[in-house]
Amino acid sequence: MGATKTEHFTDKQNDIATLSKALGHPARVAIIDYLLSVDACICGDIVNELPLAQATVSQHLKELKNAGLIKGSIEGNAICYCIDEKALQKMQQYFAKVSDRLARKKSKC
Amino acid sequence: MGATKTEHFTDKQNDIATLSKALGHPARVAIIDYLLSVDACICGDIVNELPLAQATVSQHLKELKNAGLIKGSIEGNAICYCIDEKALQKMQQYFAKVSDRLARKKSKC
DNA sequence: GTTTAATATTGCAATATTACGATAGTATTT
DNA sequence: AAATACTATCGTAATATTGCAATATTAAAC
Repeated sequence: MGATKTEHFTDKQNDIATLSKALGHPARVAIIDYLLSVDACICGDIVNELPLAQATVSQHLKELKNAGLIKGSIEGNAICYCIDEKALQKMQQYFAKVSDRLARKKSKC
Repeated sequence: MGATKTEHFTDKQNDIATLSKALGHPARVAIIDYLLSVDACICGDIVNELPLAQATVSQHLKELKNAGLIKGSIEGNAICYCIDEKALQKMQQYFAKVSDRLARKKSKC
């Protein structure tokens, strides 16, 4: 074996897992951080910001894009990446709900 | 190669990545969901809740514990698992901050 | 002390991820 | 059209993850 058994879990669980997995690498968290720090959708220079080879960064960007966390649009001979708010809102809402439920729990450990 | 280059990223980035990675599998999201749904720290029966073999569930629990998302305390001949609020609060705060920064961004795509 | 119940660990096979050099593609510039 | 700049993809090696059967561990119950 080795393949994840996604079919046994709910869509919501698979959804949160997919987004979490995409953020499960420091380089990808760093990319999100960088896209947040520049007040614009950035064309190019993400590669220069990260201590990784261009091919590796490209792969990380692809994963973030596949998970729906960022979008890229072609802008001349460069590509303009920016954060997809919807996905991050989904995460925010999930953890807000979790925190809320934790606060209501009577029996703590 | 193949090993993650954690040393090139900030502690905060590695921290969020570690927690995200731990939630990057539907079974582990399901475990968190289940621990939230029962208003108690559960001893046993997590295995029965999941469509996976006991050994596999045990492994997932170990990963959640290593990431600091859950804690387990021995309770007789069973083990009592419960959510570690601190880790989930950290995630909640991170995404709240991200959402806040997104809301302030002037230039959208 | 032996059985029983609940978890953990080990060992292994299948698959996925991470990283990078080399190369290809695409659009601008000259 | 050739050179340049930016990004994606391919190929490959190293490592990590997923899943489970089998086995170990641990503590209660008998």
